[in-house]
Amino acid sequence: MVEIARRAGVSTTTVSKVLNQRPGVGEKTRARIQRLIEQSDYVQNHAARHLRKGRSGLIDLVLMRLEGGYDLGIMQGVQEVLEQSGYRLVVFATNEDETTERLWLRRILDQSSDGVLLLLPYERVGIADTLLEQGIPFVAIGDRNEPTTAFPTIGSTIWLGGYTATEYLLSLGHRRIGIITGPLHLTTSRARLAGYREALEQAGIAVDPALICEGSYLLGDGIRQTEALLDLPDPPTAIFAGNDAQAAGVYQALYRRHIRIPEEMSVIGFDDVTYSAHMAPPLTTIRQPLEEMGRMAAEMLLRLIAGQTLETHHVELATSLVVRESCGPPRQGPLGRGNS
Amino acid sequence: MVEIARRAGVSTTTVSKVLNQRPGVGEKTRARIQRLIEQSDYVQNHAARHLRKGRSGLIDLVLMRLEGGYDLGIMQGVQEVLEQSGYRLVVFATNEDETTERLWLRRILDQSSDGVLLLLPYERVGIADTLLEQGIPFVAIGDRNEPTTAFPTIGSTIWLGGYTATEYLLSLGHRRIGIITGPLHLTTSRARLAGYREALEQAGIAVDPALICEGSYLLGDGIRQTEALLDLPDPPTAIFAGNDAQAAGVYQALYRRHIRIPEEMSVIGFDDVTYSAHMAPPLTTIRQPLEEMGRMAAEMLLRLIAGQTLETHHVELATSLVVRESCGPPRQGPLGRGNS
DNA sequence: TCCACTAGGGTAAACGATAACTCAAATAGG
DNA sequence: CCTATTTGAGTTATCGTTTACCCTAGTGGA
Repeated sequence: MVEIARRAGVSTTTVSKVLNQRPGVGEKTRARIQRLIEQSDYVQNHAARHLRKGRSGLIDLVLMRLEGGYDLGIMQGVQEVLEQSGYRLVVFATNEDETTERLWLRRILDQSSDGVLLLLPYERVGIADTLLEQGIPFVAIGDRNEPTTAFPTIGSTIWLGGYTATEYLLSLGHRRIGIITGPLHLTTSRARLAGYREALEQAGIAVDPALICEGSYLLGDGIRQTEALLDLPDPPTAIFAGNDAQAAGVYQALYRRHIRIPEEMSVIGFDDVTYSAHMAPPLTTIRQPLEEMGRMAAEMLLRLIAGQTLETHHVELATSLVVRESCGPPRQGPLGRGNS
Repeated sequence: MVEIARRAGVSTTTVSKVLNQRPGVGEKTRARIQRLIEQSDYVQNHAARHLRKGRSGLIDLVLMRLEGGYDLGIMQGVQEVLEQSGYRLVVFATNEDETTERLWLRRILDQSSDGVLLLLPYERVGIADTLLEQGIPFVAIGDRNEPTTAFPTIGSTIWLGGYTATEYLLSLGHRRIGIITGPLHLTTSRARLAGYREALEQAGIAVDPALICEGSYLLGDGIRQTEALLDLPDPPTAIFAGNDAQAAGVYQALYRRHIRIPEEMSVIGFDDVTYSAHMAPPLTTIRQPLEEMGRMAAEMLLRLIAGQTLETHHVELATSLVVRESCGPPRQGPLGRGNS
C-alpha cells in the first residue's frame, strides 16, 4: 500500500480512502490511484484490516460430525450465500466431544469469528448461552427443542412433513402403515409421529401401537425395526422411516427378505439427503429444504452481523413431498417372503 | 493483556513471554502470571497475532462442489488433523466457475491463508502455478495427471485397485466382466481400466471391447451403460463401476429389470464413499482411503508450513478391497429378466 | 573490593491499515 | 477585495501483540 501511495505521489490515507470508497478524494486522484491499484498485484492485508476494523470476514459453522446427509445440504446452502458475501466459511466438527468443543469455543472467542452457525442437536445448545453472553451473533439450525429459546433458529415444518408422508401413503390405499421414528425424547421425532397420528385419525384409522417403532436415526435401526415390523402377524404394507438413513436400512432389510419395493412394500423417508435419489429404487421422501435452510440461516446471520434486527426469531421452512419410485399401491394378500 | 499485566504488576512484554513460553521470565513471576491468565477469561487477539506473526491459523480447502462422496471423506480426514493442530479449516467450493475461483484466489493471496489443500481435478490445477509463484504452501489431493508436477500431491494406487477388483471377480468365477469407466481422458480413469485389462490378461481371458463402457462418474452413466451391457447378446455376469456413484446407477438399472444382486449380477464399485455401505445390498467396492488421504495431506501441508522439506513429493496410499454383499459367484445360464 | 557477566524484566518500534483530526488551497458570497 | 466555507489531502494515533534492544541489580571470580 505504501508502495502504491508512493507511486501515486499521495499518502496511504488517500489510498485507503480509494480502497474503501470513502469521500474526500478528488476525482482525478481517485482515478489515478484506482488504475495504479489495478495494475499492481496489491491485495489488502487481511490481518491489519481485521485488527483495525474488528471484523475477521470469517463465519464458523459448527456441527457434530461431517456425515454427508443433513449437514451436507445445509453446508451447500450456507456456502452459496457466503461465497457472494465475501465471508469465508470455517467448518468445525466437534465429534460430540466436550473437550474439542471447548477448544473450539475458546478459539472463537478471540474475536476471530464474525458470526456462528450452530448445527448442533438439543443438549449441546448450552454453547448458545456463551455466545449470547459474549455478544457473538449466531443462528441455530435444526429445530429448537424449547419454544422459549431467545436466539434465532431455523427449522422446517416437521409435523406437516409427518402428516404429508402419511397422507400420501393413505392416498395410495395403504391402511397399515409402519413408522420408524427417531429418538422420542427429541421434539422433532415426536413431531413426525404426531403428524402420522393426525393423518391416520383424520382418515378414521385407529393407530396400532405395534406399528410404531423407535429408532435413533441410524441405518441399523432401520434394519432392525423393519424386521420387527415384518415379523408382525399382520405386517404393514408401507413403512415411513424417520429419516433417509433409516430408510436405507429399511431397503436393506427388505432386500434380504426378497421383498420388492414398491410392489410388495412402500417406503417413504424423511430429509431428502443427497443420496436418496441414488437409492434403488429412488426414494420417495419428505424433503426438508436443507439448502434453503442453509441459505436462510446464512442470510439471517449476515443481517445480524450487520447490526440489523431480525423480524422474527424463528423461521420455519416448508417441507414437501418428493415422489420418486419407492411407493405404490398396497400389495394384495400376504408377503411372499423368502423365495430364495 | 494490558489488564493482566497491570494486575500482575509487570509489563505486557513479560505477559507475552509467558503466553508464548519464551525464556527471560523468572520462575515465580511466570507462575503468578500463568495463574492470573487462567483465572481471567482472557483470550489472545487473533488479528493482532496474525498481523505481527504473519500467520493466520487458517487453512483453505478448495473443491469444486460439496457432494458428499469423495470430497466428504477427504474433509473428514483433514478436519481430524487440523482440529488438533490449532488450525481452522476454511472450505470453499468453486462450483466449477472461473470467476468464483478467481475471487477466491484473490482472497487467499492477502496472506490470510497459511496453506491450501487443493481438491480439484486436472485442468484447474493452473491455480497451482499461482500458489507456487506466491510462495503459499499447498498440497494437491487426487491423482496428478502429469507425473512431472513440481508440487506435493497425494493419491492412491488406482491401477492396483482396478486390478484387485477384477481379480476378485475372477476369483469368484466370473469370466465376462463389464466395466463402466470414468472419462478416459483422465489418467485416473485409464488407470482403473489398465488394471482391469491386466487382471484379465493374467487370467488368460481376452478383453472384449463390448464390455468396456465409458461414463463420466455420474449416476446416470451407471444406469445408461448398465442397460447397454444388459442388452448385449451375451451380457456380463459382473459389472465393475468406476466409482460408487456409478455403482448406484448400476443398482437402479438392475432393480428396474428385476435382476438380483448378487445372485444374478455381481457389482463392484470404487471409492468406498460413505453411502456405499448404505446401499441395498451393501456395496462391495475398492476402498480409497479417503480419510487417510485427507489426514496425510493435512500433515504434509502442516510440515510444509513449518518450513520443513518433504521427503517425497508424491505419496500414494494403498487402495483395498472391501467385501460387502454385492458380489457372488456368476449366475448359471441367461438372465431371467423382466418377470414382473 | 572491583569488574565482568548474566538473568529478569522493561521500552519502544514495528506489523498494515483505518479514522479522527488538522491544514491548506480553492471557491463563493458579500 | 476580503472573509466564510467547502474540498482535497496529509498527520498522527490506534488496533493488540510480538520482538529487538536496552537497562538494572545481583552474582561470581580475581
